[in-house]
Amino acid sequence: MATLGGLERSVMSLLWDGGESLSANDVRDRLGEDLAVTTVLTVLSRLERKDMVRRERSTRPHRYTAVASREEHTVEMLNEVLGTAGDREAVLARFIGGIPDSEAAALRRLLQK
Amino acid sequence: MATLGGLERSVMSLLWDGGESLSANDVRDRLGEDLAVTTVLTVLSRLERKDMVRRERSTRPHRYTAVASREEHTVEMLNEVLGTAGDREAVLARFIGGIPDSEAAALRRLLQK
DNA sequence: CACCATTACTACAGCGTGTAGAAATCGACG
DNA sequence: CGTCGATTTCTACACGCTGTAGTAATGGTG
Repeated sequence: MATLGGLERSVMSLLWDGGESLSANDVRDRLGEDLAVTTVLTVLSRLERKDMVRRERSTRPHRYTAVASREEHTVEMLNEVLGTAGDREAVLARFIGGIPDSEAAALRRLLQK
Repeated sequence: MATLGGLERSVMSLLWDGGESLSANDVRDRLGEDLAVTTVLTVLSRLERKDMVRRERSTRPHRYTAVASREEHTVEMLNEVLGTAGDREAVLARFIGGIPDSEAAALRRLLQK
């Protein structure tokens, strides 16, 4: 269900890559785009509502962190997509048919264990 | 790119499951929801614009077919999601860590060959 | 308590989707 | 060939989501 808009996605990227918690001002500064802080705050609130972001309210500039890592989130998306799949195995078969050999090898390794 | 709304998705489901081409009236009849044909036509046109549906214009009730099978489409979605992943292999690792054993086995088989 | 930084609330435009009426079109039948 | 009914196109509008920000409230610090 978590369809993000462009700005929302940019903000999530910062939180994911930055590693740690950021204030609204931090976020605004790191986005190159010269936005009002209120804009960033709005976006952060919406991301909080979508459970993508957790907010530390006890500090004065509130600090925001991503609820899940980028990889965790991506896996969630994958599962969401697969949930609509009908025949999961058919999809996976087709999927691995199209991935580069290096990744196929990596998968084989991961599955062997 | 292909984010579908609820009705759009229902229509695609019909086209996918029905197997063959349907007219707008066919679609309207199969949706339980008592919609105007024009509504269905609008949705079909939008799906055509999104390249989800092909339309046979030469017959009088135009006939509509899904451009890709449900599985093909799902694979496209998967790749789209993976495209935003950052570290694809990390995501895949996490992903296969969470799938049921039966599917893991199936994957192993598929990768072996 | 007053002031500045921060946050909350409110607003609005633009776009996608669901929904459908009115107008145009097309083929068949007389 | 003209008419009529079915089909398609065009136009419209409401609603929700996103980007964007102003204004009002709030909270700590001197």
